[in-house]
This record gives sequence, structure tokens and C-alpha cells, in this order.
Amino acid sequence: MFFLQSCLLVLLHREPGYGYSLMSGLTEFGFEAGQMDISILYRVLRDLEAAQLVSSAWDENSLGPKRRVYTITAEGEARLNDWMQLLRQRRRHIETLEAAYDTVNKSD
Amino acid sequence: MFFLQSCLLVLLHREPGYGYSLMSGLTEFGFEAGQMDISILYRVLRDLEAAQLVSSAWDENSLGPKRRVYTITAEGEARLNDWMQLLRQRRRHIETLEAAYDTVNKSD
DNA sequence: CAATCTATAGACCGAATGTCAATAGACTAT
DNA sequence: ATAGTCTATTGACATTCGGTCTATAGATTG
Repeated sequence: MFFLQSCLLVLLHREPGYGYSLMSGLTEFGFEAGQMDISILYRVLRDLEAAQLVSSAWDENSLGPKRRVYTITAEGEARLNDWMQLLRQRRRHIETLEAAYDTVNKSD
Repeated sequence: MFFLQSCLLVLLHREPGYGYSLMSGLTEFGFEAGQMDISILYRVLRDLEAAQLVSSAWDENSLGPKRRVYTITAEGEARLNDWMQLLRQRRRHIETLEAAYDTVNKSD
């Protein structure tokens, strides 16, 4: 699925971020703390970079270990737009299913 | 995901059905004709039966080859209820993401 | 009785996902 | 200063899932 990918791109659409900051940013979109494995997130970030939807650079002047800071690319913005349209479709399909289920329930 | 599973259970929630009839019933929920492979559907039906969410029996008096007719079980109804709640959550999360994306876009 | 159609079943493969360490540098405290 | 802990990232392995393709088998049709 591309829901996680879309969430990350929306966060990066706002401002650049690194692994852990994006991790905590995800709670906004329904990812419960601890539910999401950080390894998965890093892998998705690498995949997004391989697809040239984001670019990364080491943040030299941050406390602690260096952070790989990700920035969304123009291509990433375009892809995000596509994905948001697909998610809108997906939402409508869920609504249709909900309606169908509720209808049958009412007539019981 | 359990979207396809939920669609099938909603259809069986209405009335019993077999592979091909369920296949055409899916168009209602956004599956375009020919997009969905019938093999996948049969496998999901077998999985649902293995999980005891549906039960099946051969329809002896139908034209052509015998049809395996599926019926939703009580356990299946309960599970469908759970899944519908999860799908409602998922829809809300998509709405949240859409709102976040649109907000940033407006302020550009 | 050969060909075709409907219906179901099974095998295989690759992509996506989850889980679990492993690394490595920076900070903290004794 | 050095052992221990914390932050941040990376990599390896195992499982699950979806997609595709082929096989079977009986029914119908010409």
C-alpha cells in the first residue's frame, strides 16, 4: 500500500525531516506509538529515495548521532498528488461498502 | 488487507453466493470488470472458509458445472462487524491525511 | 464425439511487510 | 577516561500476500 508513503510525503511536503521526527509525525495520521516499527519507516524512506521522490543529506550540526534529513523532490510532489487522488477513491469505496452494510442491517 | 474479504462478507451477508456471482457483485464496490482475477477470489473464499467465517456446500441442481455455494456463518457476521469498524477508522485516517494535505496546499 | 463454456482448484513467483539484531557515534555518570 | 546508555540508521532473514498461469472436470452445443 502507499498510505504510509503518502503520510511521509505529506509530512515532508510541510518541512524536511529525519527518521525519528517523521516517526512521531505519523501519530497524527492514526499510527499508534510503538505500533509502527522504525525499521519499516527507514526502509520506506530508502525506497522513496531510490524512486527519486525524496532526497537526503546528512545533518552535520545536530546533537547526538548524525541525522539523515529527507526533503521531498518535485517528482515526489507530483507523485503525492497522484496518491492523494487514489486515496480519495479508496475512501469513497469504503464509504460505498459502509453504506451497503448499514442498509442491509437496517432492513433486518 | 481485508477490504476484499469485507466486500465478500457483505455480499454473503445479503444472500448466499458462489464464485462467479460474487465476482460480478464486487463491481458494486469499485472493482472494475476484468481487473479482479477470479483465482484470487476463489483463494480468498477458501481462506474465509478455513477461518470458519463462511461455510460452503455444492449446489446440485444448477445448470452447468456444480457450484460451491458459500454462506456466511455467525462467526463471519461478528468478524464482518469488526472489519467494518476498522474500515471506518481507516476512512477517517484517510480523511485526516486529505485535510493535512489540502491545508498545506491552501497556505502556499 | 469433438469443441467449447462454466466453475473451481492448485502451483509458482515476486513484492511487500514484520521482526530482530548489528553498527556507530555522542552523551552521561562515576 | 571508560563503561554504559541513548539516538539514529542500516542490514539480514522469514513470512505473508497478491498476481499470474495452468490444470481439472463436468455440461452443453453443434
